[in-house]
Amino acid sequence: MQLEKLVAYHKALADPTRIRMLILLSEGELNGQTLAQRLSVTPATITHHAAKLRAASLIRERRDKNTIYFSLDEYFIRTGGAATADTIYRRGADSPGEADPEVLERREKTRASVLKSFFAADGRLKSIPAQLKKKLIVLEHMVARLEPGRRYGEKEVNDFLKEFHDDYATLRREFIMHQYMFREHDVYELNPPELWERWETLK
Amino acid sequence: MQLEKLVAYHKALADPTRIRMLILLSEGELNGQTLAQRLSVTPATITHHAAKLRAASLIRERRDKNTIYFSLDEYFIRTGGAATADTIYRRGADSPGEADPEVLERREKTRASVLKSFFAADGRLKSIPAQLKKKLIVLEHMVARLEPGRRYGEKEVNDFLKEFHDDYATLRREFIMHQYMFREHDVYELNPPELWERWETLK
DNA sequence: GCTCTAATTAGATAAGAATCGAATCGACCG
DNA sequence: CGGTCGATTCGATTCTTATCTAATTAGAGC
Repeated sequence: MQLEKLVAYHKALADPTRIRMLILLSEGELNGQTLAQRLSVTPATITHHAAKLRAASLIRERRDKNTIYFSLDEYFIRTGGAATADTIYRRGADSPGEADPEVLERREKTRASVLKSFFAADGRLKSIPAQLKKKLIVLEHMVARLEPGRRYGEKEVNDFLKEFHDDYATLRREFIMHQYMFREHDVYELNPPELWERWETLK
Repeated sequence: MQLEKLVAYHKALADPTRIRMLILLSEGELNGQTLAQRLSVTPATITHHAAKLRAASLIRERRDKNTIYFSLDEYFIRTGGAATADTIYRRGADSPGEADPEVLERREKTRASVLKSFFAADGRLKSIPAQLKKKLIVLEHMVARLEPGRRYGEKEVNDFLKEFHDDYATLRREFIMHQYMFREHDVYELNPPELWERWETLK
């Protein structure tokens, strides 16, 4: 259910230690011991918090020999929905004038031109973009036609997608993979925008 | 401190009852008794949650005789930073095609034209817009030049604002009032974008 | 002033969550 | 193999928080 996801997400960010952990990680990956030291807690506590952050897909882990390095999840970094990520990210790696209106304007132009080149006049998708950024623009354009909160059967989703492109199976997979929708017992539903992958906010 | 605000904000949204409360309120104002009944909790519980939501500036209250009507805080509804608001709002009052690229494009055009008409070629502000929407665009444009996380003295803030307009005192007050910055012992700091007042996401 | 209704406060309970120390696991290295 | 180091698990402790019931406050209307 959506409610639980939303709550779980906010719970993950509702603890000062975890937020500080994310802030530290925004400057680069760190292992457990280092995190423990920097945050003045024991390694056990780090494990505890890492589990919660992992459950909310906020961090990733990489193992090198005996050491586990934590880093921000790339989705999380890119997610425009969660302004938190933005805040944290900006505080770490200083981005000079990210919210600049010119940047926004340029961004919007890109968006328009991508839509224009991938969609035909009749609204159908000419092809599925290979490049991630472009693909996300295209997916988000389509997902905007779906109703938040409504539950869709598999056939409904397929029919909806067929209007855009014959390869509806690929599109459906992309929707799930990039977190625009989720499936539960063959019922599909939109995710809250917080979970959408957005390339635009950060770079 | 920023950290605490961020945590408090997420804590407020980290409870299913509170989220459901917000969803109910997105359809219109309700009094305590009604909320209690709809959520199957006692009025005392509603009071408890209302206090938390109020502390996070997520709801407002209006008193009519003996009855207190709760409603979503208009800032909250408009806040682009909190995609949550967006989610909740959309689920309640169905807005047809809000994320439509055309809407975004039009929005960006508005923004550009407001900036063009209120800022002179030398970058100074010609006048402070009276209309809320325009004022927010202008404020956000200026605030983008400040560094997140950095602490500014009062004089620093004044000097910064003087570059835009002689009436720096008004500008400073607007910054605080619209939650772009906060002050603590004469030290000013940027708020996380979540708290910024944004008109753009919803209408 | 009395009574009704809505909201709040206070106090109690119970569930949840953060943290620690100690024990354990797992992989590396000499 | 045995030691070491980093991470995890476990159990105990303490703090927080959601919820209730019962008592109290605050108005409104009679």
